[in-house]
Amino acid sequence: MCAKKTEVRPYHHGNLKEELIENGLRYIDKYGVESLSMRKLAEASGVSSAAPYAHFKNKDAFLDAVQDHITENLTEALKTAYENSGDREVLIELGKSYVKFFYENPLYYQFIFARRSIDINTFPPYQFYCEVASEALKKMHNKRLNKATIRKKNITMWATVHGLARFALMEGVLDTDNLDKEIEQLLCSIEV
Amino acid sequence: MCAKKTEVRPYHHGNLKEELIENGLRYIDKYGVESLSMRKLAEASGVSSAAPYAHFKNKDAFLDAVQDHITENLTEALKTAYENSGDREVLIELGKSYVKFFYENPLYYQFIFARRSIDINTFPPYQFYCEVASEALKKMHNKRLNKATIRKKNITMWATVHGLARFALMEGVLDTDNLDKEIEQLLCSIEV
DNA sequence: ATTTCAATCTTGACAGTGATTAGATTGCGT
DNA sequence: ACGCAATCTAATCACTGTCAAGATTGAAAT
Repeated sequence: MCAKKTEVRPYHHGNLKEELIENGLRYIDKYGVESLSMRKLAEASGVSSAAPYAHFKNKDAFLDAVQDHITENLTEALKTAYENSGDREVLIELGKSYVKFFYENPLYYQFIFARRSIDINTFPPYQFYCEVASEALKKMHNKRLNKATIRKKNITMWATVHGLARFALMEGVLDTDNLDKEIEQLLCSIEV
Repeated sequence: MCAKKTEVRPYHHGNLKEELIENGLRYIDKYGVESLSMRKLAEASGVSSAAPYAHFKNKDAFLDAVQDHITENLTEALKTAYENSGDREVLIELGKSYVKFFYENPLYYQFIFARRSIDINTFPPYQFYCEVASEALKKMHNKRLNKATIRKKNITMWATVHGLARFALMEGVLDTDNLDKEIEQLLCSIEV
């Protein structure tokens, strides 16, 4: 794992915190979180096993940092999908983007949603989705929807998308060769 | 954890395998799987730390056994919901049952779906759901649905239910005081 | 009733883990 | 140039999964 034994590192690493997080991301993406250890990450950065604890209170805090990076990337992907959605159904584009993100990094999904229950109210991807969805719904129905209805539609839509993401990770459920079309068709059947 | 230190246990426990699984279930339900250790379970049964390995190849195999018990209980709950559904929408009743099962045992959800990706084709709850759903759909549409359509509806419905189950575990998303009605309303909006 | 055997359990060990402590090193602001 | 605070190392602790060697036992076979 990028062990640079030849070149002698100075006493202070200089960029340890960020390197740990990046290596952590890579490790989780490859092998999953269950076999990740602080010691291995420290060694990979050519640093003693206690060094990471100068930057993170404990393993859990470190994993929080890694998780933050992942959710940032996901939010980024959703925003890109939003901007590129053009005149197509924006909610479906967001859904496709969400599913694809985890299909391409299945172990991220396991990692994020296996940890302590997420507080959805401060979960950026969901916040962003709700903003977009609420707007789209109002436009679509000429602003004749009350808040309760919007809330319900948002919840249902997001629940479906999230469930489809899980299905995308399983073998033999979705047609992953044509994931885009598949998600599109499946989401259309529940569209508002 | 039911430590009976007073009474001296005979050399052979007599029921170790089952007791380990039961205690494992209770432990996961209370504290989650991450802090479960084979040694603690062994001690709880008043047995040496290596004893469990006479019954399970390793910790993972043990957790497989625990997981099997949970999925059995879930399938049981779904079947009960099916039988008691009467003339109500059977799919909605199954959905409610699924969500409630995990709402009442949130750590089971974390445990089951955080482990290695489930093979859905041999996942009894999903199999049972698909049987019931396919029947219901055929009845509802006078057998004028082709297989592809049924497949898509099953997937979407199940994905939504699964996603709602996750939401039920989070605070402040669903109205958990009236979970039954909430799920009913949410599922109705996507019904076939 | 005795023998035998496979299942079960104990003891003791190993390597790997998260985490803490005390002390070494060093960059940086004053 | 000095000194402090951030960062690192070395050493250690309790705990974990797991294994090998041997002890104990119930039950089947003789």
